[in-house]
Amino acid sequence: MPELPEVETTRLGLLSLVNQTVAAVVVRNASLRWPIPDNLASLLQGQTLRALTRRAKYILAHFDHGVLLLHLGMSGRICLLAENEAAQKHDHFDLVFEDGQVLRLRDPRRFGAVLWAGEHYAQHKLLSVLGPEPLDAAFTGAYLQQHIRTRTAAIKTTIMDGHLVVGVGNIYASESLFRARVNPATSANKLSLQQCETLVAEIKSTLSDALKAGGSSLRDFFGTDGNPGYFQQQYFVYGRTGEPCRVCGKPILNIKQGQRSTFYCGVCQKA
DNA sequence: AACGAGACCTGGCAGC
DNA sequence: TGCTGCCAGGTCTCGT
Repeated sequence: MPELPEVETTRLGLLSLVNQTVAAVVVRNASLRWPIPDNLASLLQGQTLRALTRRAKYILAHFDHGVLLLHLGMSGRICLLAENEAAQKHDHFDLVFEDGQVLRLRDPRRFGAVLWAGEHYAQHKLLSVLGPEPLDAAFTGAYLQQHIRTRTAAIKTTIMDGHLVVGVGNIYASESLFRARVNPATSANKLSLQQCETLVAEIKSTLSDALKAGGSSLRDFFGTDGNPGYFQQQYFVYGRTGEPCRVCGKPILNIKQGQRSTFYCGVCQKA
């Protein structure tokens, strides 16, 4: 769900809300990663949604007088309902619009967030520290090498650091490193410029392939539930422990890095 | 400055 | 059937 492509898919699925005006705000459980602000209803009522953008894994809802940040955490989903329906157990937050549409946040683990960032949202402490978007032209091999020069940690955990580059989650870190034939345990500062260029290219291609796949699962996404995701079928290594490498046939390995699972091929990813 | 561990939560599943 | 332990797509915060 909330990998970068899913967040972008979610954003695209919400575009019918643009130019709609907030009629009501419903907070059933304010205890997300940070509390949903008490005064959100009074802030948002009567404001019109002017645009929906994305930065890293945040969805930015631009209203007349500022920006609402939405984050899905590990388990969050946003459903767009044609009209108000009975809330289920983990439906914590609704934005009800005057035309009857309802944006509903469902998040069992409550690692997500709903925050008011105001008009100067770019200075918000969660946004101001973020690295470049992975698909931006600013994210190059030279940029990567320059910024990992002093990093001795493993390249896998390093590319998941949002201060360096955003949007590379646990799945795409493993997948991109496989495609680039870089071993996830290699110290970041040991990568050559050539390797940095290859890795950046593979991060970009992995994410854009997944974005295309996310787009194609748009319909499922707002369906009942259990959307298996389409890009999953293209995984080279993620979740494939013990299964044969799609390139060399040797079993995929699974190690822990920074308390997260990493999947890789010990033959294809020697460097 | 950078690293690693801990923290925040619930649900699903394997194994006993 | 029920219990226990482990795992899960994120990322901030803190101690070293």
